Amino acid sequence: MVREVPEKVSLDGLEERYDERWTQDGTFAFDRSKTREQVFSIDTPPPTVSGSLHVGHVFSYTHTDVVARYKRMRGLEVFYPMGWDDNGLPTERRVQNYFGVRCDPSLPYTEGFEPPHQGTDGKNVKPGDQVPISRRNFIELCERLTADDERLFEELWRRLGLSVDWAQTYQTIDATSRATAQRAFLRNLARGEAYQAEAPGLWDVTFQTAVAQAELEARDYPGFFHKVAFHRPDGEKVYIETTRPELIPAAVALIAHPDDERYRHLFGTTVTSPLFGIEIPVVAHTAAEPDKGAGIAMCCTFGDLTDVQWWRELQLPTRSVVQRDGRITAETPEWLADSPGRALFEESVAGKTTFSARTAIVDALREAGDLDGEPVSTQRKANFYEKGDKPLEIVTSRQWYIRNGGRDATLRDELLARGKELDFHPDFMRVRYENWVGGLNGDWLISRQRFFGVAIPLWYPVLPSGEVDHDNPIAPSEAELPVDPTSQAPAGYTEDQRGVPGGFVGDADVMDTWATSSLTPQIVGGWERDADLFERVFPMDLRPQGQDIIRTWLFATVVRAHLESGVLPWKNAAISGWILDPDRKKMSKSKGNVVTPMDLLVEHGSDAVRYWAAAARLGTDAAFEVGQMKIGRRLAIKVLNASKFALSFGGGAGSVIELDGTKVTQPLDRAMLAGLAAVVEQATQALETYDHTRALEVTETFFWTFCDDYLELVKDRAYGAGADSAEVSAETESARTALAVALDVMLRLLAPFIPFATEEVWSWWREGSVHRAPWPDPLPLRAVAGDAYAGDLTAAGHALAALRKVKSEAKVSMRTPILGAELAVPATALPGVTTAIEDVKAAGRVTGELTLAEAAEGQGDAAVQGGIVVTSSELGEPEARKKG
RNA sequence: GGGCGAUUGGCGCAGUUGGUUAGCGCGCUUCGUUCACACCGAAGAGGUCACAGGUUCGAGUCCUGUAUCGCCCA
Repeated sequence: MVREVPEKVSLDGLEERYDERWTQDGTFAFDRSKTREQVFSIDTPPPTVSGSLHVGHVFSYTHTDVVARYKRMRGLEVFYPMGWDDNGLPTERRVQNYFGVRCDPSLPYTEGFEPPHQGTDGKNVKPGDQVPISRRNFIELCERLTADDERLFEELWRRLGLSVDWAQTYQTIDATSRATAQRAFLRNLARGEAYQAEAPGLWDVTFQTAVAQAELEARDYPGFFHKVAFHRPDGEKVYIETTRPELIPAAVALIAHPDDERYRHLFGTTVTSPLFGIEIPVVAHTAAEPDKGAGIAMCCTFGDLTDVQWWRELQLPTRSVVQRDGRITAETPEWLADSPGRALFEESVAGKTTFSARTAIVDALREAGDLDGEPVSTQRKANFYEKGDKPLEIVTSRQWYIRNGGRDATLRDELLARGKELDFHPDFMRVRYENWVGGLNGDWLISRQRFFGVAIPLWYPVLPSGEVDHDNPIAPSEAELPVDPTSQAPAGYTEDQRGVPGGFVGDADVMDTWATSSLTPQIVGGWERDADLFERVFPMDLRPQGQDIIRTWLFATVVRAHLESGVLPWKNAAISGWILDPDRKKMSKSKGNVVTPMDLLVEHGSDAVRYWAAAARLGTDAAFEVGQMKIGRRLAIKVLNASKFALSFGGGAGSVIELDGTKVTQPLDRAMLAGLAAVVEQATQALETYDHTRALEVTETFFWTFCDDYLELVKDRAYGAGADSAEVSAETESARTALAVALDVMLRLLAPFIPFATEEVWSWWREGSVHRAPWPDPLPLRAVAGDAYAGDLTAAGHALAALRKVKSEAKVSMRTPILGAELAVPATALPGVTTAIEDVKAAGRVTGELTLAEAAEGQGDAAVQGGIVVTSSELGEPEARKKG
């Protein structure tokens, strides 16, 4: 039954209208009565709320939504939640500036705290003016602030048409997430997978926190090679080249490659350091690079990660001089007590930044004659925290770690096996996982010396001596979670015992944000909170994400699920590519080439933007192409117009359309449906293998051919020339039914890609939402098509094109009648053109005879109208223009 | 330095296990049109598939090497 076909169709306003309707009807609400086999669960990436969404988000989230809508139409109950990542540094900074506060975990919680500011117009509040507050208060303010961001984000996602169940949302800092992260940590601890160690680690002096391997970024950093002499007992000089001469007081060995002939005679001997006269051994290690610098290196504690490796493997002593603030220690180290360089150290080095210390030491070296030549500038690679702008130092501290295979071959092999078990889309993305896991050089450091985040849920006893007993941490019971050890006392203690002998201290650190977000499947799935839900959705079906966080988010999630449940967290990982600007550069804020997504959706329409996104394959970088969006918009409008047309033949609103295949009797109509059946098969197969691009392409191509050829061919027959609505011929009925059947199928095929236009058309004549309609089945189409050959429609289309060409070349209107014509048709196309001859004549406005002959060998060009050639034709008078 | 991906008409992309004259869209040229669609329709021009070798009856497709670009890891 056709209810309503608008006089003038439009895409405008569809986004708001259908978002509202879908919400009202609960179209995407998750039905938790379904069993695991009936559910398709998606572990959505939670966007960082303190950042802003950009075009890349729109791009990749569309890929996921296409899958969600497809799976839903396949009859699966889709579990598609949305999360907000508000845990971590970006939010911490925003809260500081917005409210004018600063987190001090040593402070107690203040009930009903009101911050000094409510937004500071983007101006930073000076650290001195920030009001220090407890971590719990700080987290509360974060939750207050991010609520606004979440509203904006949700608005954008709704406009884009993400078929998320908005009743299922989470925040990575909410109580559930905190409890989940802490529970998982306590389980790791109980099983021995989490441990603490006092060890040298990468340290960001700006943020004052330890940094994990996964957060590193190697960047070029300018420096100078200094050629510095160490001294053998006989006075011979051994030159090394270093970019960090300020670490000479921390030197513990000189190291060369065991095969290096130049230094072989030195192994086993000692040298003394310049200026400080500390005696150190010369030893061999394969990590020394003979062709780098002098080929012999100074090992200090610690200049870089190779130093750490040497120190560990060669059991070298520890002589650290760099402190957590990035300055050289102010106290004179004991090994320099009797050093000739003691005065130099105390006067010019102690307490200085590494930069000033370097200047002082270089001057002294030059004066002492131990600097050969002048420093030579160089670009070296240095490790940076991805959010920092100073090279990382290596300092020794007590930190918590979770085992991830970085120091344990058995676990590494298990995790590599998990990688093989996971279906990556595209498959080659697996190597990124394998390279990363294979290249790990330590366990996962999860302690962060930050304030805003999920607390490490532990306390430590304070011994009668006043020392903290880190070896016997006090853990909360799982029922108490989430806890904040800096503002809550452990069971059996009271708050006044904090920090006093016989009492306790809380661990002041928080966990790495990945330690929480690696648990998103558990957080959304109700792990240990809602067992009924958990067993219906976990392990999940799909993790969509970007290629840049395979080493972090994807890997960490695999680690957690493996350790906790002994399973892979999901079956499939769909990896989206980057968005590049038209100059093939990665779009980024700093380059100023970012387009605001909301503006984009408003300007082009959501279906258009989705089309652009869906036209790019997974794992492939895509250009930001406005042209591509215009094509999408054109498709969406065409869907509206063609649908309106196809539904108009029966008489428009109020007419009844039966999707009764037995009424499709004409060969051309059945040929069209045969072609459509093949399209359904191809699109289905493509979507099953996460190839949404191909599904879109085959569907779109068919749709345009449908409009340009089929619709034109059957137009007259569908109108039912001459017959009134009461007596409709079988031929007319066949065309009308075929049009409706095809429309019904094509709308469903296109629904995942352009959900708004398809839903609009669906509303004109079908019941419910197209997004809950079953995915098309090729079998009934095949049954209707019978033995019809899809190529017959192609052949008829080519014949029509040949007739159009005559008019086009004569530069006359397409409505010009052809009084008579003769076509030479290749033998393969002859049956198709013959059966459809009446439709061809009508569409081509052939008023007289249209005779067909078999084309001779070599006649015609297959690339032009399928090889059909008009051998003779006579054009009539162009139809007179209607008088206006 | 190692790894992964890319290189096809001016631009953006397809090209499935090697099989005839390499497709699509945008743009371009010419023409048409108000009875689905000007956010339109029709017809047309435009490519030695980055380069060099090799395998094969046959290579855009497979192998080797080179170049350029992007990303990841040292």
